[in-house]
Amino acid sequence: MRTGNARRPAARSADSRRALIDAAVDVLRHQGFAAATARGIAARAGCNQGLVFYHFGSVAGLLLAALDEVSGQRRKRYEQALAGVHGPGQLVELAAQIFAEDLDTGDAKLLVEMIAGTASTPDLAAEVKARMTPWAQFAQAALAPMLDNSPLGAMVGTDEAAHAAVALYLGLELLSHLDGDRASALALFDQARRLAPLLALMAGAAPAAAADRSQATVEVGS
Amino acid sequence: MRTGNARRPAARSADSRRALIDAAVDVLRHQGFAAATARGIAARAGCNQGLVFYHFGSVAGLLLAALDEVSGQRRKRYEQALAGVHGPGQLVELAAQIFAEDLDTGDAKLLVEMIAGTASTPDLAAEVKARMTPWAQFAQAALAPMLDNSPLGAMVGTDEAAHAAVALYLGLELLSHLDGDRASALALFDQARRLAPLLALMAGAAPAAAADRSQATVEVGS
DNA sequence: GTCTATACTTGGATAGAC
DNA sequence: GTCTATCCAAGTATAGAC
Repeated sequence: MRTGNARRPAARSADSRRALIDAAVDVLRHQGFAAATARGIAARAGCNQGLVFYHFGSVAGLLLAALDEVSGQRRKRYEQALAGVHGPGQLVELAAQIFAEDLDTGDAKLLVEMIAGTASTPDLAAEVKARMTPWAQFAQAALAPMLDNSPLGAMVGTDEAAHAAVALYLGLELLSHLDGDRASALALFDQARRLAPLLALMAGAAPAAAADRSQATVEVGS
Repeated sequence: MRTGNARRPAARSADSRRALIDAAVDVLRHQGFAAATARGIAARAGCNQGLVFYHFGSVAGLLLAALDEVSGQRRKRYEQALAGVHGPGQLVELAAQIFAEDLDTGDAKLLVEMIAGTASTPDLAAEVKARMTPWAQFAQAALAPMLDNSPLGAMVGTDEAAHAAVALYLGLELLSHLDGDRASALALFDQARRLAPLLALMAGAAPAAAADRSQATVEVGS
């Protein structure tokens, strides 16, 4: 019935293109790259399989669109959150929160699956690689204030630290999903919380050192 | 020809079971999990596709056999190498060497692909997970001497440090293959080399501290 | 133990009606 | 823009000859 008009613009699937992207995100998160097929995704989107090729040209095209979708959302949120961070303590806090979120949503897993998938679909490699550089830049932006003009920064380069941070993040995601175990990774962030005051010291009397004092439970003496 | 006998035991393919395992290792390393099919692997092994099911029951069974193959080899070599390690400096040196080797052979990539593949083949999850615990134990054994009875160990737990080490290793592998770039990861190990003397200090006058002195280029003063 | 042959399923991709 | 129908390639798995 509705308006009596036979045409139902956006009746069941408002926008099949969007539905396909959402479904692809879902499948990559929960079934992984190897299960991300045109038929499977279309079925989850509630639309026809041919639309994958109409809208995206290929399955790979759809998968990249799905990656863009979640990467864009995340990066925006991350950068906003980073703006309010001062000092290692708050940075660790932010990292722990973000990691827990990504574990729940599976967004980081999607990225891991896409990276792993490039091995079997070489066309994807360049595209996925290009989509990684913003994350490296984000990690650099997050770590640079802690390292610049500090004795710590004299020992570890920002590039290297950022690269390690991204790698650690992906590796933790990989292990957490395999174990079905958030605890191991979260315990690591707890460790980092306890280390943050020490890092703040090594960062050379950072302005926000006082703010971290509430967590300063480190005893150097043994 | 030969002996005149018509039967040629082990004429072309000495042992097809072995050939299949080797081929599976190869495919996982270079084409990834999604491309690891019975037909593809058998073709590379130079034998028939049906033998996959005869010998291993399923593709997953063959893949696990391949994982066992490389994991067993690696763990043996790692443990031998670890026996000769004293102090953080030598440990970093060993880690760098091992990582470079795994990057060349692709053995760590095989592990990453299998972990990522569990998402699309749930049967694999438990099996792959079981095959990860030896690595966590190895990392613990490697790190424990550096942490026990030291101020450093008072701050970071062995379990957490080992978990982080394994995760970092897998993540670096993931990024290195994506970028086709060994340099970023190797630069990280160079950083670790420069930090090793500092860690040796924090580990509380380790016996091998003197051996690390040749690399002690750290300047704490800025 | 190895091969051929085959049954059956699933996946990528396109053509054409609506 | 969406669907049906279809083609063809590739996948798992099994049966049976040798």
